[in-house]
Amino acid sequence: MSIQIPRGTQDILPGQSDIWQLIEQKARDLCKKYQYREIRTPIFEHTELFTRSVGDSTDIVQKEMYTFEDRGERSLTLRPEGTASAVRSFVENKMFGHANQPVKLYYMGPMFRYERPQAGRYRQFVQFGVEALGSADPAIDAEVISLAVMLYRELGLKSLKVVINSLGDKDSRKAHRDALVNHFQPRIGEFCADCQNRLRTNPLRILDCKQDRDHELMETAPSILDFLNEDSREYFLKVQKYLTDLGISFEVDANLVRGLDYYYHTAFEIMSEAEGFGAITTLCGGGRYNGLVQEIGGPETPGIGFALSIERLIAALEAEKVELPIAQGIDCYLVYLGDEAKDYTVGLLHELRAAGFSAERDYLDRKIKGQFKAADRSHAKFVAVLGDDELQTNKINLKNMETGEQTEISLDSLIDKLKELLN
RNA sequence: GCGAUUGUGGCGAAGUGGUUAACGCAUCGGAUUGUGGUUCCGACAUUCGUGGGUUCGAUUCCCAUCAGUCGCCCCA
Repeated sequence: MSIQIPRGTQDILPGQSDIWQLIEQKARDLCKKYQYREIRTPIFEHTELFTRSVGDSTDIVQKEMYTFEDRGERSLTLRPEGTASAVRSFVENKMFGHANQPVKLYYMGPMFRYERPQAGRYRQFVQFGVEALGSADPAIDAEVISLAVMLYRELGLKSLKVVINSLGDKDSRKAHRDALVNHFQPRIGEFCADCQNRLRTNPLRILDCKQDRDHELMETAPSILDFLNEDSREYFLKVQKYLTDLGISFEVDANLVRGLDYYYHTAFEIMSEAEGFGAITTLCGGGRYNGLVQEIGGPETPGIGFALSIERLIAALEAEKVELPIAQGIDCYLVYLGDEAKDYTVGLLHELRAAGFSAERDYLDRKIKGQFKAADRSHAKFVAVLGDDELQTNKINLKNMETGEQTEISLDSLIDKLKELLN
């Protein structure tokens, strides 16, 4: 058996990569408009960065990290998400002191999580994410959400659902947490093993449990929204107002809990509601993480961001059968006949390319018929036929592959003629 | 980590315990020697994921293993 690709990874082949490039370009263009600038951080970091920021109790840290030791016995981890690295770099490079505040960053690249692959889940996947650091204005929460929504919309997705929630500030969260513990503690034995653990580690997550979702205590569980203090409540209402102003419809889901420990205030998800999308519908997740910068060793700095997976975005595009504007086809295919013409093709092909055309020729010694078939397959707009005969007389035959009409022109005028015809 | 399901040529896909493993697509060649997308003809798997077992004999039966797909947990 030959060597196979590692589990949960994928090759993006020509054809498919066109779609990726289109999406990546769209994301970059959008970031330019919104004034987020790219940051590129390493693919691996010290393990401690993730255990500290993502949180010890999370699934990511407990069972999904690709952790290894290097030759210097340092514990390193392939990044499972992008925020930690961005914040680390923000602190390390003292971006909190930069003139332009807030600092608005975006990143795009592979992330790694050790999981069983299934629809919409890979061990290596690509995330596009943004982070806005240094502002606690709810308007920037709305901006961040709007950026993600715009990317989906501009690419042609229609069946989207935006869900938001507020996890409150530290005080609100603490009060809610205590209320949750009091609520579930007496009857925690009736819940699944996971939830019994969650009571200690992160009681908020009990609300998110699918096994126990029908338990009567779920209905009556204290909602975070009832524990928001004045500031938190106002903040959340502002975010909602701004989203409405931006024409983004959303649902408030008090049970929306993000999987990472560092979120405060705004948490949101964008989901696909397309038919036949599979079990995993989350396209994008994000939220506010006031406190994270400090945790990583920087000054107290508010931040908000999101991450979305390109793989899932593509899956959503496929589910909605969105036609992407991917240009295919080359300008000119050069057909040769005879040895002299074949040799001449080398230089002529280069001239065409240097003049800005996409051009191709045969390299497999195909007969003229085969060359035409190849030209057809590559969706050539024009075929230039050069035989030894033409070469003698300094002519070349130019055929329009759509109309089938063919004219003989002088060899020297080929480039000008193509320029004229292709405009 | 758990569960279900699948694994035959470049792709899709039939098939049987026993001489030459259908078919479709793609590819290549040909149908008066320089012209495509249509049609016709021809070529194209010492081999049925891998390893082992049962058997006179296995692609077909059994076991293991690897991989894909889907689901659970959780997430992007």
